[in-house]
Amino acid sequence: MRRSDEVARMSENAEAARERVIESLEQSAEVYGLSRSAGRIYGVLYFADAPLSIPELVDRTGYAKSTVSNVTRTLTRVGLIHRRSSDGGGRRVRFAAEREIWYILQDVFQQYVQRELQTTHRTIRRAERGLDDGDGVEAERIRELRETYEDLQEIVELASELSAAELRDALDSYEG
Amino acid sequence: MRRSDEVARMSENAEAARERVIESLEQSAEVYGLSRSAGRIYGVLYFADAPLSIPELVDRTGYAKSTVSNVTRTLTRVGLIHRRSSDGGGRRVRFAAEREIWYILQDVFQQYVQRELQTTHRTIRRAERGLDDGDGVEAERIRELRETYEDLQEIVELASELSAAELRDALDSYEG
DNA sequence: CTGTTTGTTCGGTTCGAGTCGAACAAGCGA
DNA sequence: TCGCTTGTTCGACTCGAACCGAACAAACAG
Repeated sequence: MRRSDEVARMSENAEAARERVIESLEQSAEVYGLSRSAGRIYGVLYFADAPLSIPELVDRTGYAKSTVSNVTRTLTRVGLIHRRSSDGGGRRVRFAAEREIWYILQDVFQQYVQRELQTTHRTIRRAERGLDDGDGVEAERIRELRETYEDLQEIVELASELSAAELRDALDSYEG
Repeated sequence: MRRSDEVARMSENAEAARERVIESLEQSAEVYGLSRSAGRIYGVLYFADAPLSIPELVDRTGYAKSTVSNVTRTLTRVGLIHRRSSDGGGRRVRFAAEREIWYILQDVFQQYVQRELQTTHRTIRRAERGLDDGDGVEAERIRELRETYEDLQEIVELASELSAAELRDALDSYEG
């Protein structure tokens, strides 16, 4: 029994639709390097009418309190949810989902892909500098690889500065 | 002892550079959802002067024969390496690395991200159709999500038709 | 036909991520 | 002050992916 009785007011259809979408989000989460629990928790927050506390998330997801605590931390770090430092001032924390997914996906990209591209590029350059003149074949191979990574890096960098609409526009209007 | 004596002719610098780059590829592989062994095997093939057979890969990577067999299969399926069906006609198979990484990354994108986007989009649309008129809040949330996914899908679709240079160009020339 | 080499498949092991429950810390209200 | 609730941290467990070795299949050489 995953959902709490608080949300039982909604229609059967809405309930089913919501559950299906949340299951999709669970699966999407895995693609972006997050856990399934992260997908579900984000999904529950995405549909919630108001920010939710950890006990409420425990109630609505069925996960253990510790799991919810850890997952909300990583989701907050990534920026997919926000801590609404509770108005009452008390210890109770509430979380709300970020709905502008595009900017978050950009951030995830920055943190995962771009960071990876950067470190790889650095490593390749260092390796390249350590070569002698006689190392013809290796030098050529490594140079090719470096240039590819420089292209990739520039593409990601440029793309991360645009909104989804702008990016779509840029691609759409290119050469036609 | 990872490298075979066959390649001992190269200089210490080239050897070290090569090893560092291959380690980078190992790490990159994880980002793209592949195993570390896949990264190393691709790296060895990337630097190889000629296509290599499975025993040769076993020799140069230190992995078990079965591991090399499985990894080469998935790398072939993804398109990162090619089977050079041996000229001798015999059973011996040789593998060569695809060096145009860009097109392969596009394919990986197609297979991982775009496929995921498609199924999620389908699920969301199905959920949306199952809603009644009274399901106001859910309908709105799901609509937003669907539109975001449609944007993402179109972006990926457009980007997958361009080469790295074209993509870089398109982004670079947009609005300035 | 027999032995050898190459490649695949299968069962088992290892290792790390995800999850849980319990213990602990920190605040609030009686 | 003493409970009660909330949130975090820790050790243990589970499960799946990666990897290995052995057994098997297939092809060629002699």
